[in-house]
Amino acid sequence: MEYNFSEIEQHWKKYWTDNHVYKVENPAPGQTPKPKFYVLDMFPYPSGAGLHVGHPLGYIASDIYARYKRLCGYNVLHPMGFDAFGLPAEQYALETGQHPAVTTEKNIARYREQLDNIGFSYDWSRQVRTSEASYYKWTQWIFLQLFHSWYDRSMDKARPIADLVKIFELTGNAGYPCPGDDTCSFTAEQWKAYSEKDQRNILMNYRNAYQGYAQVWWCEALGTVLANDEVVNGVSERGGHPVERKNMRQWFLRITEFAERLLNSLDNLDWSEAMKEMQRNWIGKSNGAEVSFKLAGGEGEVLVFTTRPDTIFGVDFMVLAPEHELVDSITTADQKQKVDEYKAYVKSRSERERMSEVKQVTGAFTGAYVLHPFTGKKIPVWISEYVLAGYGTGAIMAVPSGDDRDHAFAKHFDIAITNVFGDAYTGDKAYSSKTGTIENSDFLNGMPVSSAIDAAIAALVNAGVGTKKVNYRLRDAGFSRQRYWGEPFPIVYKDDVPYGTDELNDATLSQLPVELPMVEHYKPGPEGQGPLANIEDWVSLSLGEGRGEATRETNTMPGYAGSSWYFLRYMDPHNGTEFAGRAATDYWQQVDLYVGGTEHAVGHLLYSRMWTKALHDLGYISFDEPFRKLLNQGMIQGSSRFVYKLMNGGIFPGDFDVSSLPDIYISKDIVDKLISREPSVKEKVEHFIKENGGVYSILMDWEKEKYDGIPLGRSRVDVNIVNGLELDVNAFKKWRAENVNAKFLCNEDDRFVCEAEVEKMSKSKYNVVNPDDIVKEYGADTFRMYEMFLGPIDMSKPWDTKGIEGVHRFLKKLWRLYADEQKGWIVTDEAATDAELKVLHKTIKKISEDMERFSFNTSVSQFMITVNELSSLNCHKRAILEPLAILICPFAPHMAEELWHKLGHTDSVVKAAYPQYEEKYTVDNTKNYPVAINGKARVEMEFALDAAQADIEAAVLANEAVQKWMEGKQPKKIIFVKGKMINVVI
RNA sequence: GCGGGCGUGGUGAAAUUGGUAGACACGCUAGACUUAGGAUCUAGUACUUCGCGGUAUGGGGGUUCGAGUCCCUCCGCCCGCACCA
Repeated sequence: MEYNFSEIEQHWKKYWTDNHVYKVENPAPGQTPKPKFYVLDMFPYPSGAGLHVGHPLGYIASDIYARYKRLCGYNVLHPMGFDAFGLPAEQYALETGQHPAVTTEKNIARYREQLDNIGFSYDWSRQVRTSEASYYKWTQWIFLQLFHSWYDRSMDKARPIADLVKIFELTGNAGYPCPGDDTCSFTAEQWKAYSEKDQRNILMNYRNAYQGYAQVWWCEALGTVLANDEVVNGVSERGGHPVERKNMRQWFLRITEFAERLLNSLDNLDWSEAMKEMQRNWIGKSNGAEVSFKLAGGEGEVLVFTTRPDTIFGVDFMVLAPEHELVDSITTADQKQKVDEYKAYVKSRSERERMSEVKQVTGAFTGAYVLHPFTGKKIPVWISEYVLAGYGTGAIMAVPSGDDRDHAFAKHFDIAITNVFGDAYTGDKAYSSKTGTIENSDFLNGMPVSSAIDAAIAALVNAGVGTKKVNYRLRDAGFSRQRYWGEPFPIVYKDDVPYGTDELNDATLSQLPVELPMVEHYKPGPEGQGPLANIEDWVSLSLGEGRGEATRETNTMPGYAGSSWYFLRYMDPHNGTEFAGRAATDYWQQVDLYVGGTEHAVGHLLYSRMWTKALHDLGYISFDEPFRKLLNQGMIQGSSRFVYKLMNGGIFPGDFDVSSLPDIYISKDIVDKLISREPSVKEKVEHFIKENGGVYSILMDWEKEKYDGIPLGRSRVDVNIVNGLELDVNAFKKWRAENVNAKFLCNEDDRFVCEAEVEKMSKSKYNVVNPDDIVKEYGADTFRMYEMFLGPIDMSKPWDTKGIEGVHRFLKKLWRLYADEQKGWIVTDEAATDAELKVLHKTIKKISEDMERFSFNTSVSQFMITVNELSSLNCHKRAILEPLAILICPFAPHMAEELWHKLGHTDSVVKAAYPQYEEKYTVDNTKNYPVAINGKARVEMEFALDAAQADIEAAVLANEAVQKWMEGKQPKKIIFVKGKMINVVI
């Protein structure tokens, strides 16, 4: 009875599906529920390329953990779905005319097939797809909740906009500053006197989902707005057309109002420090002051934000962002040309360029001056691209003695530097440390930085020219896309004022979802609008008798809309009246374990945190953080293979017909010897070339050539036709038509060796390994265990198919504990010995511990050790092998199920109970102590664990080997750590 | 430039709390069984040395009876980013 994995896996796959083994039930009303556990994977975007072996890494880890928790008695929610809206499907549609719904469906089917091959325990009846109307209905509904709410800073929570209207009617907006317009101020009477349109314009500046203006990349030639990704080197990726910045009305989520809360509640999350740090940096809280500098000889002021108000006496110039609104009005006539030229130059530069050329100092002088608030000194105003319009006030006070970039700028443009740090500033480098005292600064002289900051702010406030200010890097999230394949907004415009469809009081029009209409083509609408703008009879609607006309919003929502709340839908996926029933969300609560890559560190993970907080504040769910524990899996990199080929170019007389020469490939190990100029190899190569009709003289002069003078080329070869490093020569000949007549110079063992290099796994690098192929050859159980065995789950590591043999051998060896090739089933009911029980219970202990710390690679090692030990004990006893089958189930579910049924059970092993270890079998009575002399381990001595220290010390000193190392000296000290080691210090 | 992470055999790695560095595998080398081996089994495999031993966790320094692990410093690699005032 052999381990026939493909038969076993086919059989149980069908059994699990037919019997709905992985179906998860919500507790019935009134029922005392089992404890719950929610294990979630970041759902994939179903791309056309399908899965490669790197994708399932996290899915396998989460599946193992979910199965483990299930065996431990939890009701485990472990769902999967698809993030199905997105740009690639639309681009594909533009090229081929196929509807994104069709290609998406096709891709999902392919993904599903691949996932099913690996034996995941997903409850597919809970599958969600973000592009389905029954799902995006609720994405639209949540958008409306954000639209109809605002952030109450005093209560620190989102509240319905109706509450705000009541406040305005009673007291105006005093005490409720407007986040979208800080100059906005009105009384209750004024509010009531405003027109509906004016009122709604004011409310828009409070809403959590609001309209504003933002710059987008506009491509005139394509007639469309482009994503950052689609702009490469300042031109469009498609077609290479010029692009420019264009201001457009857009939807935003007011995530900045949640900034402080998003920052603070990170402390309570079980996420890696790296992940939390990334979010903290993205939110980017900084404390400082806003300072106003009056323009010299004119009206107006320049407002700056600074974290170092203590250095205010060191200000030597001001810098505005080139896009700053004041630039045009303050620039003097004689500087206008230079400023305009500089602005044009900045406009031509992409974000990437501006980032990668940090060291380059550029800028222009506006000709304008401001006055120092304390000294009245005239300070010149410059513009430069290193100041960003989007951060702070878009202007800085430059202190070259204390800031590196300001210092470089001053040196470059020859601006005199005021030193406010005394001897700490040397003149050739800014002193940016926050230690030391402030000098040359009037009333701040001699103060350490922190008190100088407070004193400076106090003085600024006192003089009425500054305020203490907290600034965040975080910007509101753009929520509009001028695209087709996304959720339509449940928004209509009346008289250019946006209304939620639920405000229309119309049985039909108020109904969600606003379905994505079919379109004939995916070309953009007029003036940068999305394709939906082309469908006139969809866009315009009549509101009925006497209520006029309206038009629909033609933007769609961005990719992260659907993924911001999908974890809630899994809890109650078929609910037709709510996004998820309260009973369901109260039961399942937060995701207990969320597994996914770090690429979502600041996008998806921040947005879904905000949505969860908003839904919580508005009373829809009872928790305000979505993901309690986050586990980031590392990337599986590709291991590319390269072959060396003799190049036939450039060395021949002009009339030589190069195409008559054979294609000669040379094994990597021979190439190495060639490069190190081994004479025997030179002969061998020349001989081979001659024999195959080549011209060997090309190698004759190598003594004069450098390494790169050897005419060798390196080209990629598909990793799937290489076994380890050995090229399958016949497969290579078939791989590409031009390879048919290739000649191979192999090594002494008649092997052709390739070179390997670790790179990102991608089609263009020919290093993609498809999980289907691995599963076919070794089985899903081997594949699952091997992915875990590769290393710690959170580390990046290269894929190497060769190593899978070891894990496959292990599973076969495990199988042989239960079944013999000749004798068949060999499990006996004999009582287990103490030695066997010890192996079992130590294994249970180790695996359980590893599981809790997600150390799956060491679990696999432990299983290997266990099987090795049981094999040498010749153990075929049910008392040992039955619990072992349960232990292995999370890792190798198919084999576990087969063994479980062969052991006589009729129900699935999934429903078994996880074995518990007994302490008495896991503790040893004695310990082989390493005995060290001066910290160097010299001998091993065995002692009972409960032996008295004095007895042990005496025995150690009496030991012959110890005495030899002590060389007759007296011990100064003996360190004894119970259960660990003994160290004799002499 | 800023932020985060990582450096251990030929390779993937282990060492969970400062306590025998290299578990478990891959690969490699022998051997057994076999018609055969991409099956199975046995032994060996960090470097160095005939051996006793010595040397090794990117380099240098420190704390400690004891450091892969803690501290300082330098070097290298990877990832993220919005030059963040």
